[in-house]
Amino acid sequence: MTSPAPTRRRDAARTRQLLLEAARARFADDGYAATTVRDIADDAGVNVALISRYFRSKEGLFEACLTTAVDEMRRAAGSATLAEVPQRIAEQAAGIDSGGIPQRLVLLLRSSGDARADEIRIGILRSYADNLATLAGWTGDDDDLLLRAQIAIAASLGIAMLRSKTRLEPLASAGAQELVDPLSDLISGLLERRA
Amino acid sequence: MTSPAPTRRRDAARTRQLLLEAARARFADDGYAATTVRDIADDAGVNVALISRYFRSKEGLFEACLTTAVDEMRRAAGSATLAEVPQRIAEQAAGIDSGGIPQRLVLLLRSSGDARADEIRIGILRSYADNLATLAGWTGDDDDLLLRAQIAIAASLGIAMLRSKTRLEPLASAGAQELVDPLSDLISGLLERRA
DNA sequence: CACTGACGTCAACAGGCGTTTACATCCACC
DNA sequence: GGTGGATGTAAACGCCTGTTGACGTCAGTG
Repeated sequence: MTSPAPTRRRDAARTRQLLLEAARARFADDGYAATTVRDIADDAGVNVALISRYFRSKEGLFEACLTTAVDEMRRAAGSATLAEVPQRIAEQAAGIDSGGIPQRLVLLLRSSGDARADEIRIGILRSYADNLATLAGWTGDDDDLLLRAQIAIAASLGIAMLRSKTRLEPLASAGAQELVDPLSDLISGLLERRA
Repeated sequence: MTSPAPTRRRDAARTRQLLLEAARARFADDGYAATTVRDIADDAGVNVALISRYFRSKEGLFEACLTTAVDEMRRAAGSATLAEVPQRIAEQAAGIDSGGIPQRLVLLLRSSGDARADEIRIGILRSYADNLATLAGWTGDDDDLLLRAQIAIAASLGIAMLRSKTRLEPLASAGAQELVDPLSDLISGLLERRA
């Protein structure tokens, strides 16, 4: 049993990961500007200076949070049929994975003022909307359908935002179970072409 | 011609108003934490110290922005039928009043960390959702319908947010005209009871 | 075992923040 | 027409921010 190093006292990769997780939570909950590097370092249980060492700057750390969140979202996306979409959105918005997934969604709406972060953000949004529009039968020449898909994405983000930032009941405490039916009606009302 | 004072060199009410408008724009665009009192004062063309004088603090100024925005929204609300709701939402989200209305919507999602501001925010959200649910036939005993109304509100806020914070086309540039049809389908899909 | 590079700590810095204080200036009223 | 309160100004304060540099300390290698 020469396991490589389950918990080394000094482990750069682990420290990086701890910082990333703490930062994602803080950025998603409080926003970029309201979050201090000392908050993040304390949450992660590491020294403040290591943020600059591993991520160059606070902005670099935010960008790293955004790109890893986007990567994970892309990986988790997979293909689906239009009928399955509401279930997916409900799961993500409800945060069936405790704490992880809705954080990524809310993070998408957080702005650091950095231009590159904005590009990352808008890139994933566009790709999600294009995907959804394609599932609804979009062939690239129907701007109205794309608009409708983007509205559906906006609705999902709005739900995630409201759930994480307010205690508006029953929305704030609704589980994926209770969200999927309304979301199905929302999506189908928005995207199913009536002949 | 002893007109009272069209433009006095010193006018507390006018200064207060200038500060409120500048602050609302900044808070909505950049968020509470990222906005500095010097930014606001410069935009308004007044001295920084006057913020403390007229609003006690930056937080007091934010709260004042929120309450006046809420007042204006309540005044503009009026009664409507369920069929008219999409048009109203489309106008607000599109910002038919250039710059004014969507600012108020986005402001609702901005957080200052102040508890009282949170209460104001959630109060107006709840009242909007209750209103919408009532229009859809809510009698107070159907939590699912209220949930659906809250989802509709969340969707509206998500659209306003995405429009003001990203350049996701065609959504970002869509006018009220182009938004009203999709919104009608969204609302009716979500709220119209199928027997 | 000594050494070297990676990893972590500490303290300080320069700048920006919100706020306050002391002081000018204006305007309405007696 | 002076006087006092209202309005605006300027500078400074103390605090907190992100970042950095110099300094310990650990772990793997020869």
